[in-house]
Amino acid sequence: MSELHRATRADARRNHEQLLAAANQVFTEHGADASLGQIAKRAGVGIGTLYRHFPTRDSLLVATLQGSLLALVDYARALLDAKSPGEALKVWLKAYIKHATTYRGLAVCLPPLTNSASICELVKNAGTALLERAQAAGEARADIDFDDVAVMSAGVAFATQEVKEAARRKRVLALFLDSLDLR
Amino acid sequence: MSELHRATRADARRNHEQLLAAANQVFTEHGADASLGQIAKRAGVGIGTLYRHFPTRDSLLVATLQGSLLALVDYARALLDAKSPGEALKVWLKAYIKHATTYRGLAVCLPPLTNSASICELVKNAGTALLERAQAAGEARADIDFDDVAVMSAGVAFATQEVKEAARRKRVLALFLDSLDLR
DNA sequence: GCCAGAAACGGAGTCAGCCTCCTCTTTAAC
DNA sequence: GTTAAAGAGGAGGCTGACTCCGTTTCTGGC
Repeated sequence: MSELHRATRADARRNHEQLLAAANQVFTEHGADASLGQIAKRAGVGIGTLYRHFPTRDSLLVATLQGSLLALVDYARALLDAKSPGEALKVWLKAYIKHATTYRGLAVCLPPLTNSASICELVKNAGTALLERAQAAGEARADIDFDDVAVMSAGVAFATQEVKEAARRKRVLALFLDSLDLR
Repeated sequence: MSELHRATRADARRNHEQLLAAANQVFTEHGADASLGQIAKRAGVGIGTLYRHFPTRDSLLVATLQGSLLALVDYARALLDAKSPGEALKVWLKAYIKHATTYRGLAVCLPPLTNSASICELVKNAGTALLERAQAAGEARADIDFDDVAVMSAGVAFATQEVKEAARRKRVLALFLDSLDLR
């Protein structure tokens, strides 16, 4: 009597891939609130199949972002060796905020998602390490934790996304970074 | 031949009032994305009537917020006489951000609305006056304009609204205010 | 190779909300 | 009282979320 589960079926794996690819395309074209039916269609799959693989929109979103989130974690690890801890944090936060605008409207979905997806825990840990290193070096404001920074970053990503003028976006971002007393 | 338009009908005025009252209730209970059908029902009015009075959700939102927005403008005018321009700006911005959380989810709707509603022009002018006064007194960072502040405020309002811990909300708000170099 | 049944598929169906359109009713003006 | 303009209202069309279940497709065991 085998307690082992069967291996995942080949068609299931294929559909999973196709759904991810289609979701990435459609989210990119139409934003994070794109129609799930359209994603299923693009993947050449029934809507029921989409829901079996990804029970919620958020789970599909997280799955499509998985790769870039891991890249963000790696980036943070690499930056732990940078000369200036303050500068390292600054650079990474810019990437972090940019990531939150991968799809139009993504920033609005992220906050709830941050608490549920386990991958986000990794990102949080990575960011915390960078922040604490900067704080230890006296290159970042000491009276805040990474959750504070994450909340503000979400706000900046959200507020910034609709702003047309690049100069203003830059200034607002700078405003935020300055508030951390970096360097 | 009268070029004059007829006076607004009494039933129309009544329905307008009832819609505003109902909208305020329902938005308060269910957030800024509440069902418009429910608002019409609460007002004892057909859905078509709601749409004649308020062609878009945003127009209804602005209408329900009209009073508090005007109050915000008055508050700013009053604060122009305060001793400390920096402190005045700070106090007003807190009220401004708080206003953006009048209904759950309001912060998400506000940015597009800010550019279309004429009442928001008044608020912007009021805020600009406070900011420039603080800048002239050397009590606020000089390299930004009110739009920058407004964008950041929208971000703070958005990011802050889902945060449970009051202490963190307070810290994030302080982070933002500090970035303006007030006082 | 073939077969049994587990796993997965798919889309019809249900529901909710948005918004429009058109007929019927109410009202102000005379 | 009459009239015509203004307004009311809800049926209906549309889109998208999500479920449910009959049908199809794999795969491991033989």
